[in-house]
Amino acid sequence: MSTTNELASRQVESHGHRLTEPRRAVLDAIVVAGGAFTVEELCAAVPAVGRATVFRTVKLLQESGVICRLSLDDGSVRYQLSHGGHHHHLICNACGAVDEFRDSDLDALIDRNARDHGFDVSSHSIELYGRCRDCAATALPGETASVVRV
Amino acid sequence: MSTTNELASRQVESHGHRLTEPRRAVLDAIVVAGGAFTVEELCAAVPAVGRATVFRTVKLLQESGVICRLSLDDGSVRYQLSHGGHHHHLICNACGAVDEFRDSDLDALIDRNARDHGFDVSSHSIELYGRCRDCAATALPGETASVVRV
DNA sequence: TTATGTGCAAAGATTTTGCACAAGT
DNA sequence: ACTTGTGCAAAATCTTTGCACATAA
Repeated sequence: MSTTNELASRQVESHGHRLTEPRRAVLDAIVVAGGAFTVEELCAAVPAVGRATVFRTVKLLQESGVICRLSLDDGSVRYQLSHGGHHHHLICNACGAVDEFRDSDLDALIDRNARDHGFDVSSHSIELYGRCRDCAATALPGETASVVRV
Repeated sequence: MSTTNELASRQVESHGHRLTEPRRAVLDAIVVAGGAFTVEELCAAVPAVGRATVFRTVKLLQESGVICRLSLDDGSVRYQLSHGGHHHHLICNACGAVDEFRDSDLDALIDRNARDHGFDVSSHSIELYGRCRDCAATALPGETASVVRV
């Protein structure tokens, strides 16, 4: 935890922001959360820090690349500690767990599609929704992993 | 326009929903909008229809697959007429235009990644952000299309 | 006729802002 | 010191809900 925290702290400072007490507290709460969280949950976890500051800190951390925004299946928004650079998400609809993955072939294919459309891509986001390994294991025997496109 | 509208209407009815006057009005406004829109814009376009009904209709159309939700780069939400089945989006940050594309290789690669992680995918969403063909053409000569990952 | 849908206004939920005060460097 | 950040409470958004009335099939 302290390692993650130090990394994040440095990242905040390198973006020209002060490392204040409230920000440390929010950062700690995020690390403790251990997974995806809402601003609401953060506020509850750090009651000493004002609501507005939590929102401001979340935005700041997002811009510093410390956390990333998750768009859930149902349209709700959550955030999560970013475990590195460019990546995509595997979001479990059952337990809420969020895993990351990266695949340069996938990224290359994305770029090709963009090029084919004369589109100048600056970024992209990919989110997979379904059930994580653990939740899939809990599935009934007959329930084969089927792919239903939306 | 009438064609699009009839298709959508049928789609609404096939989902067991009545085709009411307010719903027709909202549908018309969506077709007239011609691109991505917000609920707010719809409300303004169809002042005769109550705000709540516009929200309810948008949700209904979304569930019927008539329109799809777009998560913009900045986190804001827009909707757009869906031009068919499974597809992905090319969202222009400059003019707001939204194009669609589909690529089965891409989808296959997505599925492979999921499998590699023991993840049971039920759906996925891919959004590319950048500049559309037209806006890219407006770019300054020196500005080569560079790919900056987020 | 009768299940569905609608409008309105109020309630919720979520996020931002203004401003006086506090704190980091 | 002096810039940057914070707390609070109010405001601005955005979305949903309760309920009496209207309407499509």
